[in-house]
Amino acid sequence: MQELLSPKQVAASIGVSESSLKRWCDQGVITTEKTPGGHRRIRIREVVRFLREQSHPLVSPEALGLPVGAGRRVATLESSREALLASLEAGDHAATRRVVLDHYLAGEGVLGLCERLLAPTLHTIGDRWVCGATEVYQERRACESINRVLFELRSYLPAPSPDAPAAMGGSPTGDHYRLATLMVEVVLAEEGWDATSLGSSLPFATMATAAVRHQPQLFWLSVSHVHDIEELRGGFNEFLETTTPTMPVVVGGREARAVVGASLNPRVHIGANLTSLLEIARGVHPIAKATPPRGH
Amino acid sequence: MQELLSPKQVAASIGVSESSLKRWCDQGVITTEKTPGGHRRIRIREVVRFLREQSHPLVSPEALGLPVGAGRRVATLESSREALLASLEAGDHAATRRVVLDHYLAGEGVLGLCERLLAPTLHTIGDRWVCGATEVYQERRACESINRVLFELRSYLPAPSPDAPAAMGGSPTGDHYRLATLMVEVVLAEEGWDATSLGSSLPFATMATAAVRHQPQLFWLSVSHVHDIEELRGGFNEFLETTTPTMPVVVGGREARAVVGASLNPRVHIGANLTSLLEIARGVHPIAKATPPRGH
DNA sequence: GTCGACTCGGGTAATTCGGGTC
DNA sequence: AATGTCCGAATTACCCGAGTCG
Repeated sequence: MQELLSPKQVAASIGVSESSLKRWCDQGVITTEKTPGGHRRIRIREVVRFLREQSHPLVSPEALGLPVGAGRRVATLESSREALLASLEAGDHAATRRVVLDHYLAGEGVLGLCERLLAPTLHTIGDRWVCGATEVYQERRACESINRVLFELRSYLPAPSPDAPAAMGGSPTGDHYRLATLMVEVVLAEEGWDATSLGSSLPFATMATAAVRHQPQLFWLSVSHVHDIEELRGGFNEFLETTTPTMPVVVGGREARAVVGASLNPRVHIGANLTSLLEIARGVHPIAKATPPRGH
Repeated sequence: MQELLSPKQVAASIGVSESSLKRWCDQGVITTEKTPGGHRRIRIREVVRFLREQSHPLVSPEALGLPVGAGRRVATLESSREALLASLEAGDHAATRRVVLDHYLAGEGVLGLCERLLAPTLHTIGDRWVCGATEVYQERRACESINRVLFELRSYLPAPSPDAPAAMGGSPTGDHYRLATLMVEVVLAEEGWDATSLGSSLPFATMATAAVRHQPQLFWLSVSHVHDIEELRGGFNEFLETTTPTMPVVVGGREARAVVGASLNPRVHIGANLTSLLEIARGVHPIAKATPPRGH
């Protein structure tokens, strides 16, 4: 485990000389820590950020604990779906991680990754499961793998600023699909929110309690699977009644419309996908993007 | 908790060599006490102050009650349970991570962490949930947090060697408790196995398919919650019949005995806890410890 | 008092620093 | 303007026999 890297390691991994790296550090392109003796120490997160911003190739990723081969030039997200599907069904987490991180290092955002790569592929696996081409265990294992990658991606995001608006959400009782709400969390975190997923299969009552206690500026609800639509609607309405009337609620997922119905309640929004959810979030509370440290 | 730390503990917890730490102490960058025999003893406050000045990762500024480090003896894992419970219930992931990682960096293994810190604390949360002191969302959020930490811990483990024996497992239909099977996975991985958790709420039929396809040298089954005991036993017996007769199966979790019953099948073992599971795994396939991963 | 684990101090090899030059 | 290479001084990491801790 190595949180801090030496200039030599970083230089080797991105394929430049130590001098260049040191210059970049001194110019502020890469922020560094210093030991008491004045030696530079670089966080992996900083290296990842630099690679993404500069679209710099990564020649020796293993030095950073990144998957071998990561950082190559890659084609479109859509063209990687096939490879991702294969690695997920084979249970090859290393390959899965490589596919995803390739695109991330190439500058793709978490939003794009989720919406155009991860979600469609998971959807395909779901379809193949229904028609018998994929085993249940493969589907579950794929979800574990994606879960792991999403955690890793989040670890590269900067910590939310102290004045970041808070968002919270989860999926209701009977809906055990954790990835949807996790994707929402990470996408909002990328946008600068202090987002917390409460998990899946949550009774509305406890979500309401959480919302009342923490008073988030946004609450999301992810509904992928419905057991009893009447119960769900009832619970949702009670949730709306027991929480702060000014708190906006975004409902997303495959069954979002079924839950919301024809409700005209202005605080309830439908987030058909992550992009529209993000637009709603921006409308609720725009976050000024911190200007990159250097005007370039 | 101990107020005075040894150089070794401090060096490990901040990721520098003991030599550097000692040099910094002698230079006055870090003030120390001395034992009558001349050994250095460092106050927690000093460590925290130093880390804050250096913007060093892995420890946060807030000092009070910081369960940093571990005595090398006695029940320090046990004494951290309270702090962990508090951070989990508050949803403070940073604090949760710190508690766990401090022990890990002080040399505690994943096994000890799971068995003596994580599992007992989660159990406490479960109890408090039953008696109404804890909300469902707090329990779920705590699980998410622990899940995240376990993924992080696993990422620090060396990759399994190519000839590592494979292990596989999961929890059966209706049991949505993912952490138990995840803990098994990470503990086995720490021991050198190529362990893969298939996830939770898996039909026995698909677990059998996975076992037949991948032919692991060990299969584990984690049973924390039972819906229909007859169905479970039936499924388990069918699982035994359809998989390789030589493949050992370890059943663990709160309801392990209920599933196995009075079975005398020699390939079925009861893993009352992670420690006994590990002993069984060692009996099945002892792994020669490779040279310990050099911390560089 | 025994004993294993830890620490001391000092020596040595490997890195890194900053700067100058190509 | 930017990068790569070279250099002496300083810093850090690793090693080991003797002494200390609990």
